[in-house]
Amino acid sequence: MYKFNLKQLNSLRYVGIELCHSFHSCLNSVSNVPPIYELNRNLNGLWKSGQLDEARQMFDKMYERDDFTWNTMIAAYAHSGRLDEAKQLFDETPNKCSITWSSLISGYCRYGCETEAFYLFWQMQYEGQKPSQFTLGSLLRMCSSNSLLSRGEQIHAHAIKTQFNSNAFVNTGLVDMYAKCSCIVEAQYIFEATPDRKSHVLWTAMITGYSQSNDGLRAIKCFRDMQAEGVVSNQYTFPSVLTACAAVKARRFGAQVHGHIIQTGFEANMFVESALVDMYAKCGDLNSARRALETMEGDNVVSWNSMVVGCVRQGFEKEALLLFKKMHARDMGIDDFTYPSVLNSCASIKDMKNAKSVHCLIVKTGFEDYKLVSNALVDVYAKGEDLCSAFEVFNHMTDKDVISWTSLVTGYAYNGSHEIALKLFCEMRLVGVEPDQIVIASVLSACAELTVLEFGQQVHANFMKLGLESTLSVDNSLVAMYAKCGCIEDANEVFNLMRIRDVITWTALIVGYAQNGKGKDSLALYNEMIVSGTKPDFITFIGLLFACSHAGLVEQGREYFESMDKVYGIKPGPDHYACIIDLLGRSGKMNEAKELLNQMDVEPDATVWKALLSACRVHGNLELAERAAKALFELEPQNAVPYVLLSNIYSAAGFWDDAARLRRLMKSRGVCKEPGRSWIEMNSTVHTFMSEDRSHPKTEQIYLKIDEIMIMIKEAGYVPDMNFALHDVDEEGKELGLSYHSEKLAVAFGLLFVPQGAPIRIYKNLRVCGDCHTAMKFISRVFQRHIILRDSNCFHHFREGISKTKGLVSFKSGVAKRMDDTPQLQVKVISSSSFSLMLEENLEVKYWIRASSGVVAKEA
DNA sequence: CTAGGGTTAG
Repeated sequence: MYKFNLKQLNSLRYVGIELCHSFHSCLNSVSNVPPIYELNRNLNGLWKSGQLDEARQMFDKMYERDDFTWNTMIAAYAHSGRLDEAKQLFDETPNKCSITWSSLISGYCRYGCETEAFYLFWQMQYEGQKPSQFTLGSLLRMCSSNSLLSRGEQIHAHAIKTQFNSNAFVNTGLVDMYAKCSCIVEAQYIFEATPDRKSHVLWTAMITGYSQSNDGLRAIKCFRDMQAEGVVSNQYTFPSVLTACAAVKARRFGAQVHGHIIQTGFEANMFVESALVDMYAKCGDLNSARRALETMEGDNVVSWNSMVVGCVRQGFEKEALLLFKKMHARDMGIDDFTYPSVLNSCASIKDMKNAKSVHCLIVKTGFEDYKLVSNALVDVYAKGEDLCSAFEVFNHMTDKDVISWTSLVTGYAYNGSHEIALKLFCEMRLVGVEPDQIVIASVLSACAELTVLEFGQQVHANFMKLGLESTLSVDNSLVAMYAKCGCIEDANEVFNLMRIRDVITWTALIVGYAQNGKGKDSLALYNEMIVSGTKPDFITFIGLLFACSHAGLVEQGREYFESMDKVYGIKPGPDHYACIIDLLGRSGKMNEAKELLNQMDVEPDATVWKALLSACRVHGNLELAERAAKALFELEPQNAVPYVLLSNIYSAAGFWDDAARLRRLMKSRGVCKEPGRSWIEMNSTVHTFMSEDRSHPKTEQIYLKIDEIMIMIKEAGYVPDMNFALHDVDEEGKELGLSYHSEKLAVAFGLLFVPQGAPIRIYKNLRVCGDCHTAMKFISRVFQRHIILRDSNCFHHFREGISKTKGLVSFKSGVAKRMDDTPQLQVKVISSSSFSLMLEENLEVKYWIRASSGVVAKEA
């Protein structure tokens, strides 16, 4: 009698041919025992419904086993992660076919056992079995999820050799592997080289690849090509393309996709639902997001998480908290994504009370060791100015990643501890954590704030070496850093290379030009910005008005000031008033300045009064000067400047008694003038000088150089201005005292030790003295040097005997913060101390110096 | 009996 083999039997079943009873009896010697294919099916059903051990019992009881039986049992163990048992069974298998090998290999791949999987892959071929598309697919999946690029390339090579390289299934694996290993170009190449592109899985892998490599537009385009080629989407495709829509804020296209989802009936899928909520939320359409959330059947944590994030991003922190409370009440399995989002909303409104409650809940539910959660805790404590708690959470983390460090670094920077932020960055590098764009942007902002050019340059170099693609935030921070460090050309270069610019980019450079004495360039850039379609903001106008006041452009300044509210709806703040009052004061329009002061609809702050007082010094308006000084005595009781200025105004007007009275008042109130200090950074060491300072190891050489300088610049026409000398010494003493001002000692040091051709960069904690300013002009000409002097107000560039900067008003020495998450462009000009970190080429801290004291404080 | 693609984060 004819006997069917198993394969034939199965194909008969699959084409629907019912086997008659007589066939059964021929196939099985005992007539009431079910045929083996049925037993195999039962075996398969058992483990797939989770009854693995029952499956094994059945396997053991079977008196007859065929290849199917063995393979099914191996696959069952392999799939469930019981790899040892799978291997044991595999070894016992009498007849190993390709499927036997693939089943075991797929198990090792699924659980990331790279060595075992690849060993079996090799052994299989050694024993004469050819890997199939299944084998290659499994291996590629492992390479993809574990980012094993070179292993993946090996498989790719194997696929080419064995002519699998136009196999749609293998190519899907390759596209996914290359995409996940961030080789999007290779992924695209494989995709395009695939002849048969009817598989929706292949398309989905490509769309996801684009979407996850931050190329939302390409992902969307790919999705459209897929539609055009008539390939239908499914529950895997939609989330992917929706993520891309969210990333590029393509709400309209996203809504069209939504329509398509409803048409094809995939809206009930959890992943699709979540992606929809997320897409609407990220596009700022919270109403649609809410509607999508409400129409869902059952609770889906991911969708709720997306909704919480959406609310936070749109500035509805309170609603985010309410949503969280609802989630908690509904007991919907709050996870490690929920906590970061809700902590985020606490962070942005500094709601520390709720933050602490959430922290308690985290501890209670055992989520404190989740990295995302701890990172968010560090962030919320740092933003809430509780740096101790931030540091404590950070210290307890076992696995700190770049985000953990970033949270702490930005936290310290946010609270004004820029030096600590930089130090932490160095520590991060020391423990071997690679920076990313976000921490780089943050650190560069801190460099800008401290005007530590060398450090900033090293961070820039470090960033270039990392080979990361730049981002808008990084570029913006670079522009701001170079501009604030007086390297306006470098700032300009970064600016020119940028393909996308926003208001922060333009403003950084506008402010940069203004601070570096290029008022006209500042205004020209502003016009360019308007032409480019970018709207100015609060800070743009500070830069612009600062530029006008420095360039003496009264009319333009007035116009810009007027346009703020009228055209752009930006209400002027104290900083704007300070600039405009300075502008008016400088051109002698004291009455107008006074009028403006009285019209102000915000409370004048110290900056405004300082601008006014400075103007009074030039134009001698006693009444206004007294009013301004009095206000300053209250606002900044420890600041000596208003005392000195007012006293000088009295002297100039001949009111000697009043001048003396003020000096006495200052003394009796214990207000001291901050001593002038100048410093120069050279080879990562800071050389600090006080007036008539003799503590520097090279003192003798420096003083000899000063004598030489004085002789040479006097020959060139320099006349010492005794008004800037001390009063109680004779003429000769006065002149000598002038010669030994801290900035002159610094410039002498610079002339001696800074190589010819390199600019001499001097920093001063106070405003540069008038006589030194004149002397610098002569020195730059006589010694053919470019001197850049940064004082408490701005940068002075001396070249060929000309100073490019004349400044009177200082930016408010507070910090202007933007309300969004971009790096802050801060208008604070200086801190009175500077410092330097000694770095090796690979950015390791060697030692840490505080310039203000000149002491090496820490060795690492 | 073996295989591939998806959502939420600083």
